[in-house]
Amino acid sequence: MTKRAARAATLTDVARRAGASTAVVSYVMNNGPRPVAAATRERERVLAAAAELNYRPNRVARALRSRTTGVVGLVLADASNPYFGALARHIERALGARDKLTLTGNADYSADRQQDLVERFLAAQVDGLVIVSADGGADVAAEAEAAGVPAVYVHNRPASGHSPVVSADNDAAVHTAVTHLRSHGHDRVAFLAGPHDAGPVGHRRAAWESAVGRTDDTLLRCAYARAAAAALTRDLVARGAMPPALITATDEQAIGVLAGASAAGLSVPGGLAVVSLDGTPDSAHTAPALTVAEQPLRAMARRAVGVLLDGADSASAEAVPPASLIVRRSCGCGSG
Amino acid sequence: MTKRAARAATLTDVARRAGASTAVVSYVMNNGPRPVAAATRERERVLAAAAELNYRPNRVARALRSRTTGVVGLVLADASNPYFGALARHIERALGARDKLTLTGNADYSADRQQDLVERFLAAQVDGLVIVSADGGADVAAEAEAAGVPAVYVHNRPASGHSPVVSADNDAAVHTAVTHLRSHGHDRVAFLAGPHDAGPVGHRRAAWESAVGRTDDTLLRCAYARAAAAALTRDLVARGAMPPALITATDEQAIGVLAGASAAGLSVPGGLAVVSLDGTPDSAHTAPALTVAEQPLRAMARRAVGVLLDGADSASAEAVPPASLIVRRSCGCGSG
DNA sequence: AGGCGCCATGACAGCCGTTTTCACCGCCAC
DNA sequence: GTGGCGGTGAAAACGGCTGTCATGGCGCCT
Repeated sequence: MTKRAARAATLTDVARRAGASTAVVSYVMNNGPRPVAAATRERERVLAAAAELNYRPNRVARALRSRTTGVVGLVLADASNPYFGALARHIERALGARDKLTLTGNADYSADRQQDLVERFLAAQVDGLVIVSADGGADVAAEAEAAGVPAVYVHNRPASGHSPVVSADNDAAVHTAVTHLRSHGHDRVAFLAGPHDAGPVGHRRAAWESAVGRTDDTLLRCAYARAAAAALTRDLVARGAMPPALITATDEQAIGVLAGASAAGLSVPGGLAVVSLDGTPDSAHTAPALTVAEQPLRAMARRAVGVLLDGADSASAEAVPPASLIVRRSCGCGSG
Repeated sequence: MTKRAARAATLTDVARRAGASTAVVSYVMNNGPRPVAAATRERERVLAAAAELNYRPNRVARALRSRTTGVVGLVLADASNPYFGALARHIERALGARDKLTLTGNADYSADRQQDLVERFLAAQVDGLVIVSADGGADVAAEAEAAGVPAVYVHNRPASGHSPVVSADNDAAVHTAVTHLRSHGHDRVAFLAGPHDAGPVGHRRAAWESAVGRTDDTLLRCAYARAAAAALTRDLVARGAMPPALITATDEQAIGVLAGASAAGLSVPGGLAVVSLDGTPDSAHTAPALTVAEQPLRAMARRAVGVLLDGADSASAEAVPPASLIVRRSCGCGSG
C-alpha cells in the first residue's frame, strides 16, 4: 500500500524534502522562466523528491495565480444527437491537443439553459467558450467578451452579434448535392427544410433556392425528429405527392424519410432518390446507405479551436472547409 | 457599453463599495455559515453593490480555499457513439442537478488515453470521477482513491479492483428478450456477441447462455461496427445459415444486421426476428423499427451520481434498475 | 434600578498552493 | 576591485473562506 490519502503532497513538501526553495521546485516543474542547475534539478534533489512524494501540481492554485485555468467551456445543444456528439468529440480532441481541458454542458435546445451554462462556465474562469447551438438564442458571446473571455460559435450563428463563427460551407454542400442528383437525371430536386429558417438549416434552404429556383411544391418542411420526417413521408406517398428526388437538411430527417418510405412501400432509390447534408457516422449504415454531402467536422473543430485560442484572426475567422460528397446508394448510384 | 473588461470585480471590491468587510460579503453570497442582518444584506449594501459591479464569485479561488472544485471528471470511451453520447448527457444533467460541472474527455477506446485523462482530471482537482469505458482497462479508480477522489464506473466494470459499478441488469434484459422471442414461437434464439467476452457484452452473452443453454451454431460473434454486422449477415444469408430469431448485444450491431438483411433480400421480421439490448434513440427509427430491451440510461446516470457523491453506500452500490422491453416491429409484433 | 453575561453582528487576519518579482550571493573575467 | 551572471531564496500576490476576537445591545437576576 502506498501512504494513506492524508493529503496530497504540495510544492512546499517537495521543496522541504529536496532542501530547496519553492521557487526552484516551480522552475523545475515547468522548465521555469528561470534556469536551474542540472545538479539541483536531478541529482538527489527536486525531481527525485517529487517522484518519491508522487507530487502532482495543483492546477487550481496555479490557475488562481496565473489567471488562466487551461479549461474551455463547451456548450452543446444535445450530446445524444450523433451529429453534435461527433462534433463534441472532435472539439475535445482539438482542445486536448492544445493542452486544454473541456468543460461540457448540454443546453437541451433551451436558450435559458444555454445562458445558465455560460454563466456557470464564466464563474469557473474558463479560458474560452465554444458554443454549439441548434437554434440561435441570444448572443452569449457578448457576455463572455464583457468578462474578457473569447468565444466562438460552431455550426450555428447567433441570432445577433458579430462573434466569430465556424460553419461548413452550406452553399457548396447544397450545390454539390443538387448537381449530383441532376446527374441522375432529376431535373426537379425538392428540399426538406426545418420547421423554420433559423440557423444553418435556413442557410441550406436558401442555398437550395438559389441553386434550383424555388418552386413551392418542392419545398417541404418538418421538425428534425426522425419520427416527424417518417410521418411526413408516409403522408406524401399516400397522397401521391412525393417528389422523385429530395435533399434533406439533416441526416436525422433523411433517416426518418427512409423509415417512412420503407413503411409506405416506396423503394429508395428506385422511387425516391435521397441525399442528405450532414454525413454523420449513422448515415453510412442505413438501408439503403445514404449519399451525403459530408460536413468536415474534424476540420471545423480544429479551426474553431484555432480561432478561439489564437485570437480571431478575423480575416479567416469564417473561412470554411469544403464539404465532400460521399456517394452511397440512396441517390441511385451503384444500384443499377 | 458596459465598462471595459479591465478586470472582473472581486469580493474585495464589493466589500469596499458596500462599506463592509469581505467576511460579510462572503456570508451574504453563500447564505454564509454565519447570519447577516437583513439591513446590511439588502438596503443599499452588499446585494446592491454586488449587482452594480456585476460581481461573479471566482470559483477558482473558492476551490483553492475550500478544497472542493464542484467539478466532476467524465471519462468517456467515445462521445460520437450514440449510446455513450446519450449516457453522457444524462450524467451531465444528473451532475448539474447536484450543482456540479462536468469535465469531459474522450478516451477513444484506448486504455492509455483513459489513463492520461484520469491523470489530468486529478491534477485539476476534480471532486469525483465517472468512468464510462468500453473495454475494461486497468482500474483507474485505485489511483483516484489514492488521491482521495471517489470514482464510479458506469456501463462497464474494470478489469480488476473493487470500485463501485453501476450497470444495467443484463440478466434481466436478456431474459426479457429471450422470453419475448419465444412467445413468437421461436424455440431457438441465437445471440450476436462481441469479438471477445470482455465487458457488459460478455455478461450479456453469459446471461443468454444460461437462459437458453449454449448451442454452438447459435452463438455468433462480430465486431461492434455496423459494417461488420452487416457483412456477417449477408454472409450468413448467402450460406443459408441465418437463424430465424436473433438477439444482438448492441444496437449498433442490430442496425448493421438490418442493413445486411435488407441488402441480402431477407425480410425482417418475416424471415428474421431481431431484438437488441441497448435501446438508444436510434433504435426507434430503423426500418423496421427495432424491438429492444432498453437500458434505463437516465436511472443509471442518477444512481451513478448518487453513489459518487453520497459515498458508496456499498450495499446498494451495484443495485441495478430494471431494463424495459420496448416492443416495436423487428420482433414480429404488429406486422401481421 | 443596576450590573452581568450572552447573543447577534461584524471585522481581522491567516490560510489554501503556486507563480514570479526582487534581492542576494558567490564566482569568474576583466 | 568591480561588473556581470548563473543560481538561489524569501516573500508578495491571486481571491475567497472562516476561526478568532471585538463590540454593542438586550434580558435577566438580584
